[in-house]
Amino acid sequence: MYTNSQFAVAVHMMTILAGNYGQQRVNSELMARSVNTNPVIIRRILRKLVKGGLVAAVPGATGGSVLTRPPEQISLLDIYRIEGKQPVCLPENNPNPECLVGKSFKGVLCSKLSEAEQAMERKLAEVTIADLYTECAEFPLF
Amino acid sequence: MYTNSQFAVAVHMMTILAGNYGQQRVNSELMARSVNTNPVIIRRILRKLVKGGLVAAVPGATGGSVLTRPPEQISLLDIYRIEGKQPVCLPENNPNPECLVGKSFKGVLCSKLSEAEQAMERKLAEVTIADLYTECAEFPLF
DNA sequence: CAATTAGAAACCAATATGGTTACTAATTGG
DNA sequence: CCAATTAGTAACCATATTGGTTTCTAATTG
Repeated sequence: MYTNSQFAVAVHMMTILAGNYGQQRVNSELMARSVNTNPVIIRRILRKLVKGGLVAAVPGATGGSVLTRPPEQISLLDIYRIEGKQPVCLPENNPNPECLVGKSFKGVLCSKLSEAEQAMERKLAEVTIADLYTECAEFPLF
Repeated sequence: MYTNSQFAVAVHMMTILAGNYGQQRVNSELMARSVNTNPVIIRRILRKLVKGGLVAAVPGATGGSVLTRPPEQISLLDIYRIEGKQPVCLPENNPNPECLVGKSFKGVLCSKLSEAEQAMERKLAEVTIADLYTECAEFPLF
């Protein structure tokens, strides 16, 4: 229950919006039912997607959300940049500079880690939410 | 202060052990000074590294820790498998199966994410703690 | 004006993390 | 055997994050 699933929920929301692109607006209540959570949880994430420029949300009756551009032009990386967590963090305490390892460790590790993260991000950039929606619709399990 | 730096600390510890491989044992107090934290924090992580087979810890006077194999044969991935966090988690609540997206979403997203994670892990596998120690020693900042 | 919706604040429970203190058990050296 | 050292461990604390809920406001529609 406390496992930082915000990125996955954001992708789920975006996939639903992809399926409705060019059609009707989708409200937070409908997305909440699909994700199986509370509409407020959805709106919390929605806000960030709006601020990030991926979604436009319209309040009021007949309101709801739509993608700001075609789902073929939105990748998992776009969402990851908004809702993703860095897989690895450096400690807040600085290592001891009097130690041969400590004095340069942070910089050395950081460069290695960013290479690894970039490799992951390149993979995320290859997948669009149009792809995701298509696959979900093609293999609906039953 | 609460940023999940355990992987980074584990790598730091392993890099220190790499610098002492074949020489003396290293105790948790020394590693704590280099990382700039408490020896108990070090020992908590040490336990997992021991259980994971990367480190041997000897109690008692003159005790301390050593690597179980040469630092050239220990990669960041080996440490990541013990102390790393999954960069992305799926939500605990299952999506609504009555929704076209919800019913197959988890499986579809999961396969895309594991490709991305594998790309990151391949990069982590390329770096050994011998590399890290060498770089730290080569560029000690001052 | 009534209904609907996003936005938002306030609060809660569960969890994770870093930190600290204090103990036990094992090992070494005198 | 005894003292010193060290890993292993438990207990506890403060802080932060997360998912969840309730409740409100503001905007929009008809």
